[in-house]
Amino acid sequence: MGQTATKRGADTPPARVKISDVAQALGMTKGTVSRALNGYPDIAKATQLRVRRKAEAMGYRPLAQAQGMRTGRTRTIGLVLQTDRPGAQRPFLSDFLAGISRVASAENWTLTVATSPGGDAMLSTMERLVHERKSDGFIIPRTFADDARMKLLRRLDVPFVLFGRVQDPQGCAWFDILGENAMCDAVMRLHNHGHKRIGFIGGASEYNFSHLREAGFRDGMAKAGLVCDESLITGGAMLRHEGQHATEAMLTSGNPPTAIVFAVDLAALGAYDAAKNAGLSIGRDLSIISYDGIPEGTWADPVLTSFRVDSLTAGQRLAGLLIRRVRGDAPEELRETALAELQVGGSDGPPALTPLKIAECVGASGMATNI
Amino acid sequence: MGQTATKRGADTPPARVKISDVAQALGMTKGTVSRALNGYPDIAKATQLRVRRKAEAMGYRPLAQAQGMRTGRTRTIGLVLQTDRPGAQRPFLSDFLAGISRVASAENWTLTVATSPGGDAMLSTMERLVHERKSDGFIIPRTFADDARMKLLRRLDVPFVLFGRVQDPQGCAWFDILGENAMCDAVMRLHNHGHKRIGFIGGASEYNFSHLREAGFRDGMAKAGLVCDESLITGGAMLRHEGQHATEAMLTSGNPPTAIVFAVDLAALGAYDAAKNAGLSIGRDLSIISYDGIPEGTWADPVLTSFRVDSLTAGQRLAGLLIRRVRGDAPEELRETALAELQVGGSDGPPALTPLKIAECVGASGMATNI
DNA sequence: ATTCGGTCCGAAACCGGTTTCGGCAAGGGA
DNA sequence: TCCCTTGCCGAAACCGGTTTCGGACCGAAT
Repeated sequence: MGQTATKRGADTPPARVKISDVAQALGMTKGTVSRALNGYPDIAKATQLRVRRKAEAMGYRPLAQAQGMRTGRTRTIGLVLQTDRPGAQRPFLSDFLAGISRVASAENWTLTVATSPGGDAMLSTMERLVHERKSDGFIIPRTFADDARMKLLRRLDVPFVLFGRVQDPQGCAWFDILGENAMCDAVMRLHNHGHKRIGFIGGASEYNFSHLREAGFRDGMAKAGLVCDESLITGGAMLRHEGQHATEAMLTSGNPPTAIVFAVDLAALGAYDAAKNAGLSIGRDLSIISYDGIPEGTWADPVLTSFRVDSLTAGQRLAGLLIRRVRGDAPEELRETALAELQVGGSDGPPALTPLKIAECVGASGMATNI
Repeated sequence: MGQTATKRGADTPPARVKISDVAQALGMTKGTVSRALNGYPDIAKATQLRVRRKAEAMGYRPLAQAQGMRTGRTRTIGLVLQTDRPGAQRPFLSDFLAGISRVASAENWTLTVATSPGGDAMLSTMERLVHERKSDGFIIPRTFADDARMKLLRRLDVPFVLFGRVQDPQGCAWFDILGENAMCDAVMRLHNHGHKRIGFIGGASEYNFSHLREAGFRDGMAKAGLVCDESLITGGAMLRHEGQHATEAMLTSGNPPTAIVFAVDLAALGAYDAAKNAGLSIGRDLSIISYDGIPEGTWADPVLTSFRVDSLTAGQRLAGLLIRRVRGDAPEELRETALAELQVGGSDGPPALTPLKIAECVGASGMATNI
């Protein structure tokens, strides 16, 4: 009875098996075992197989930090969350983390999370993580059109994957959901309902997705053969009250739309407040389609029609891409996209009123008019 | 000019300064520097100071993974999130992580996050993390009355801190918010409003907080000099529809309460649905006070009166406690609590109806009655 | 028979710290 | 004066892996 494990008292921790144990069991040196496991070409095929089997059988798992001493890498994904922007990834965070950590642990990687306010503080946080080797590469969520994090990592030559695209994509790997397609589909859907006068309320312009979604909206209008009234295209609405104000501005413009496409759910919920104040009913008098699929939308009355992003698979794909990136794949090969999925609610439908009627209604409600 | 740093091409990364560099600059060996920095008693006070200063000046920061080789610890907090329970820590997660990571980075620690479904999968995830030395200790969120994670870590002799208490607190460090006090205060507040018949809808019994909050409710009733009608005390409501059903059951019981205290906001929101179906107005016909302070409560109409837990400081305190625990402090010394803060909304007020009137109202609404 | 080039593996250095051990010098007591 | 502490630090082993270097062994060509 070869006592492979050291004596196990009542509840001694399982005594880690190290590479020298495997080597000894096979009658060779740890160097050879290491090279075999890492697929070096100067190890005979037969030996490699023998080593792999034995290591597997003995339950050998290399210690990431020990490997890291030599290699500099520890199989760790870094994620720095920005905490000073309210309502950012809040509702999806849990799913997102679950997605990342699922594929990470499948590949024997782990996830280290840090948080930071934006700006330079975030950059120095990231620098600290790479400097202390607590992260082999980063997932960058919520990309800005011109993203300082990306520039930093590019300069430091640290691998990264963007969640979202950027203006200058050179040397970048990314995963993104095609929000522009969703916006386009939203317009088509409203057009099929019979709407002709459709507005757009977009997100903050520093985010790259804002430009893409607006472009998608314009594309949809063109495809539907509708004209874009520039006064019905605004942006900068990320929060509920911002959405409300933007909606009110559009309603009191004298020639209001019968439907509005929102780039962000949170802003779309503000339209409910605006509609309530104006005495309009969402889904009949004013149609709304939005994007994100936050849970609050499901609880709104009527339920918000929205394009849902799947944060869990987003996390999974991003983690997979980053791991491949760290292993050396070219960034150009690591670009994936997915589509948002329409969740039909009750916030859109055929127009019950003409723009003129809506304007009257708004005026009657006592809401200040802009004419 | 002593070229301390290696030549820096256009953008060579800053070239980490290691302990041997410091030693060389001081004309001593790295062993001495190490002992000086770690406060060994066999180093002269003057030397220790000199070393500290030099290390600081040179910007030396030890590499956690290298230290870990010898010490087994890498200054890493582990956090495993359960993903199969919907609506668990969802809205607070971001703040919670921010709190943890804030004090972690202040102490030069980092946070590794993993996710897992519950049960054995979670336990083996945690075991893997300690086995691979990716975590020196854990923060255990959402404690169960009888918590398997706690038992595992206790057995493995791995440090941990509970967010919440447990039935058998032996050898446990924890931070918790006194939900029982909040429940008691809620009853007192309703009593001051003039309510006499008050119900309680609690959480799932596997969570430890459920028992505490129910006890707090009973305590409040006793302090207010009110009698507890056992038929008005139920539990198991963690989600919106569960809260709705529990509320409906109470309303159709024949002798309904004029106010209900909820242990969980999500469940309390279900009472809005139930009230709507029963033709009752929340805040007048039926008063509600709850606990958690989720953002959805703020958007409900009327705004939900709730005791808000501050997840950010919870995260901070937990991280602080865990670090002290890993450093060797006794668990009995590491027990802190805080109070939830009442956020007054419009969901509670003086009773407008008697229980009888409410019963009539419910009957008239066509809601199935239980008598 | 020698030389030569490949194949395959052992030996040892190395990564950046920590910790043990032992020795030198100063100080104190006999 | 000598010995024995005590204080302080250098030297080297050690943690668990990776990687470089060189040598043994083999078959084939000269």
